Amino acid sequence: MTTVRGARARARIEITAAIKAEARTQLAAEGAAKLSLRAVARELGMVSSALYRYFPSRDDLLTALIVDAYDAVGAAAESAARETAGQPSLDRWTAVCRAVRAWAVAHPHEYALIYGSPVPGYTAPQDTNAPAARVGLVLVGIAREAHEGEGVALPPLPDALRPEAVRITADMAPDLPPALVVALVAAWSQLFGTISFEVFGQFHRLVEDRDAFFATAARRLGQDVGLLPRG
Amino acid sequence: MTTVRGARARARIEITAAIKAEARTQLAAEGAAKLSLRAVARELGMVSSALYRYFPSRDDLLTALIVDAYDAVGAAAESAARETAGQPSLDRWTAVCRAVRAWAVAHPHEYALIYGSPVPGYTAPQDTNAPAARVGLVLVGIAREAHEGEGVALPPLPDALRPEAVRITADMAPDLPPALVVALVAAWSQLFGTISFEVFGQFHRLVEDRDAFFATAARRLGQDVGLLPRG
DNA sequence: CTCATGCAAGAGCAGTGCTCTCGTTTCGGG
DNA sequence: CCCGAAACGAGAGCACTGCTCTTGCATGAG
Repeated sequence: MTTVRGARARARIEITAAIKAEARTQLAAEGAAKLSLRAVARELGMVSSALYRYFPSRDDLLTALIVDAYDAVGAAAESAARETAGQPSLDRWTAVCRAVRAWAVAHPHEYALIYGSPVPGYTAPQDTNAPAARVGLVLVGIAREAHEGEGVALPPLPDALRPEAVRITADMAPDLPPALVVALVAAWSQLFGTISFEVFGQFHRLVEDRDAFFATAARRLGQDVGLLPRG
Repeated sequence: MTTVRGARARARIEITAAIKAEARTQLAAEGAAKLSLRAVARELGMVSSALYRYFPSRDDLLTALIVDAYDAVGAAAESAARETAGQPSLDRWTAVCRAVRAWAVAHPHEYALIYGSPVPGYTAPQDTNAPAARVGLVLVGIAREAHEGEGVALPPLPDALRPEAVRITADMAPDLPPALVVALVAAWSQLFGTISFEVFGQFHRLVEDRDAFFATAARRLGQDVGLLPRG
């Protein structure tokens, strides 16, 4: 526990927060590639070298933004799960998917930062691992609830995939059947495929009513996992 | 048709090709963000300003690489479709998916260029539209063959999505049922979700046997479209 | 053969990430 | 309370980047 020892320490966390805030502003406005340390410092009325007292490099600043972005989308997913407690699992699943998509559409550059191409020569520090897992954990939770309650329609698991499925299951959710866990991981990645295509412009001039399109796509993904309609 | 009028014109297309080749080398080595016009020129033994005679800007060079990447992955998909002609549609579907994934894994930075986060302030020129559609067209072709031959198990189409589905179908494949086309677009985006998660490192320490995992994921996507197993 | 055009070279501008030094301010242990 | 250590802001500077402009040379078309 690092307590705030004095005015200096307080100033440090305030300035750190201000730097992140300004960086996030520039990120939202121009994207990660155009995020400039010097511009952030300029906007904050300090000189660029002073900023290195708070973030050792531009990549470290970006990493901080990545962690925050993972936390934000994770919080959105958890909030959607909380608000739909008690509803049928398939409805909860689609609600969480829609919450993630809504966050992505509202924060395209932050979304690109975490689910787009890795920016700085692909160095994913350990700090990002836990926040990155939050959305996945929410989906696992919904599947678990369905499995323990209404039941799930387990998709077939090919023999070639069984060893891998057992391994993933042991790592991730030992209380769930491997077939379910594998379907979950696949649906998880596929969910972000549809969101990425929308955010990155691949649906341009092809899909117009994206709310409706995404809603049925997400629901179908939930059924792929084994969640039952008309719970 | 611009014929090669002389030694000068020939030199021009040769140098243009050399620039693209060197740029692709740097792209594969370091990624799009680190691709430097000056470094390309340096490696080619010319001065940086000379390079602007061939590409008006760095973005134009990137656009050329994007078009080439779309063409390469499209060619891989078409080749897989050609080699599996006559086989059951679901097998052809998975073969095409695996070909696309294999290309992506072999060329991660080029993949990131076209299916990762779009570069800042960059709006895809018209030149990229046609090449970008090639993979999709291959998948449409397989679905069409199944629809006209073995038949497809049409997924249900919610009323809320029907107008949009009809619109997309008119634009894309007027001879196919809207429910099939919508499922196709969804599966198309979801396919690239799984590939992106693998290429961008989201499966790190989670999925190990990626061949097996992807094979069943791709097959399940094919079934979502309505392709029938044991054709 | 002549002359407009294509081209390479170089200098230069504005911007970047990052390092180093140099005074100054703050804080904590003796 | 006080003094040394640590943290800090400012500035200069390095090695880059994309891009523009001018200059002089070689090529190829009329």
